[in-house]
Amino acid sequence: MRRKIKQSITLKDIAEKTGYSVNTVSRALREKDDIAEETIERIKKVAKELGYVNNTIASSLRLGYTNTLAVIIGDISNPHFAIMTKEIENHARLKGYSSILLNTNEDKDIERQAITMAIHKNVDGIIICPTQIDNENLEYLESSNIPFIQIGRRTYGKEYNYVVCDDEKGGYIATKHLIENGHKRILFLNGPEYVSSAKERYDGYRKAIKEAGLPFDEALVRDVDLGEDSVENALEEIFGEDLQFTAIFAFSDMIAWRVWDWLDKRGFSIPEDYSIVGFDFIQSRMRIPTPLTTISSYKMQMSITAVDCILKVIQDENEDKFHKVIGTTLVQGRTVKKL
Amino acid sequence: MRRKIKQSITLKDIAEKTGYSVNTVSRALREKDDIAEETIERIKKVAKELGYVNNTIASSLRLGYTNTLAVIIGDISNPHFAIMTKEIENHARLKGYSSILLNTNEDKDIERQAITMAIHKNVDGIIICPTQIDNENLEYLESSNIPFIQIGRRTYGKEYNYVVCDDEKGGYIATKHLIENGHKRILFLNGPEYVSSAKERYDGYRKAIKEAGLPFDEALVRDVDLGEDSVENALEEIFGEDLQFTAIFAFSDMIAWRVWDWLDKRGFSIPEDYSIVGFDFIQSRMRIPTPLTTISSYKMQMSITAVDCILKVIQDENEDKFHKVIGTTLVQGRTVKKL
DNA sequence: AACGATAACAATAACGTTAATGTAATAATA
DNA sequence: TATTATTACATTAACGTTATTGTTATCGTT
Repeated sequence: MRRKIKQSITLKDIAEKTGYSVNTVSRALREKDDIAEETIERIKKVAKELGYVNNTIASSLRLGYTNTLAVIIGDISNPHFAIMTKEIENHARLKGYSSILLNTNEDKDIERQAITMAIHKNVDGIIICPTQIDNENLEYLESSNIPFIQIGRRTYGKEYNYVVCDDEKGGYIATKHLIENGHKRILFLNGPEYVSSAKERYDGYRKAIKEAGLPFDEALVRDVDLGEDSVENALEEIFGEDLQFTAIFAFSDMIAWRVWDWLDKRGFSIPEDYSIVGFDFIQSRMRIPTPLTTISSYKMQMSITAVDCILKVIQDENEDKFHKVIGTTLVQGRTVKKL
Repeated sequence: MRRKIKQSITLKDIAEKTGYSVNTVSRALREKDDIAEETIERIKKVAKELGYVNNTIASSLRLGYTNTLAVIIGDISNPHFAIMTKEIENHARLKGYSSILLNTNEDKDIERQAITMAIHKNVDGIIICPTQIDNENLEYLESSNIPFIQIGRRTYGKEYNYVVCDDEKGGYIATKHLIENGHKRILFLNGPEYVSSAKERYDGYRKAIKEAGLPFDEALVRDVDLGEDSVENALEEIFGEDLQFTAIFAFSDMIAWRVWDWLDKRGFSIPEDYSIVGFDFIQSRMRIPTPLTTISSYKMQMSITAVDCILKVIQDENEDKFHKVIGTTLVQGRTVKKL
């Protein structure tokens, strides 16, 4: 037996108690203007006494919207997503929206399920950090006609709405910072190429290398899967190859930490033996000792922008495209050594 | 103008297309048994062709439940909560429930708002880590008749359902570990006393001190607010007092890291100058170098248990009380030095 | 006094679904 | 053959809300 919600107090109850019609009660509680002041007060008083709460399910059915957003991300246990999700939830709540959280584990099928769930739940809008194996899921989402905006990653081809950080610049300044510290051979442990942020950071990396007049060595660029522990495998492989490098630029802080941890376990010191630069600045909310040098994406600004944009699309039937790029900046930690 | 959800395809559309009644379509899609096999297949085929998705809003209104849980926690950007939330969302989704996320920022008023929102949204159940300044909000929640379970913290007095970790044991083994390493004066940076986990860990701390025959010094026990940066203030105060101690036991890893960071900035080394033990094992999902010695609460198990319990209450009208205590264990990092 | 305008409310229908009944045709039973 | 049971549907009502339309009574205007 499934327990039904005990529907506490309805408009009908208030109507019966006050002698007004259900409609009048409804309008009174929402302070519509063809209801007498006196009546409004009387009805509100009774509503309060009875402890009436509006049933948003019924309301949503009638009105056609739910005041709910879905937040579809890779993994909430990754601080990068956690911080953004927090800001999204906070900002959305202040605007009267609640947030349904859906993790994809960076898996395309789970992402599909998540989108389906969001559609089923009739959310008014979706903020999604797509897994981006391809555009199939976003096309499916588009076909549902629910407004959505990408955060942190973007598709090319079809230019769906997005809010991203300036990944290319991030890749560029990270690499440049290492170069300025005398590093000439920089291992780039990048995310998978089909993720836009990985592609863009790669562009930035190459740009900095080229600008400095350094030779570009493709062997120094490696992809690691997100959401798997392929970092360690990649490192095993790399260190088996006797590849020369003095610094490592990692796609994310999560990866950078794993690299650091792995090197640490092999007896290497950071930054004495290798310099490391990460990306995301996930320690912004965690006062971690021995901080990582990293690229900060302004997660709060990205999140707020994403919420504002999606609400604009929802509320204004605004057909504009939102393509926002938020800046990135270098945050110096202690993991880069001057050569 | 607010954009209405474009209600795509309804049962009515399928009914018109197939010539059956809306009810028959509804029953066919749910494979009820007084519908002919043939009819079921025909209707399903058309439903698929038209891209029908069940409108859970209408369904919820009729059925009286929403297949939705609310997760009310302090701060999703704290990895401790993030990990639990992820497991909750994952497990709930597998059981057909989606999760609404609500942060309280450890603030009683925001928590009240969050509860109100959950009630408004007609969630079927609530998993909450209460701020616990007092029981007011939980009493309010109780009055709504929505099933709920506490996670990580618990009230005394009224024994509402809860899933917690064994905080007393955690406090005990943390302290004991330090004592076994030769520490005799251990600063305990605890959470606020009104939080059950803080109280219990304190009990454990005292028990270990007493058992070891060490003198108990109340001056070594300090409270810090959660969600504020009172850690640094507390440290300023403590170090102004010339209090003697060789180790610090922190209420949480987040606090422990801040302590570590603070000490680091003053030129102290860990564990050479001070040993530190934290609580929560938030690095379980993050391969952070120089790991903290900490107490692991089994977050995954707690989360799954919480979901299972709340679903039992929801689905079985089970009137049993759920009072679950999940074990804790020591995780050795590198922040404790043998004296 | 006759008329329209306005104020304040009521009645109705609708959102899309599903449970509870109702019904017609066929099959099974006495 | 008359009666009952069964099959496969259709009809109706309901969940609680809200927009639309209706209905009075009162008021002001000419």
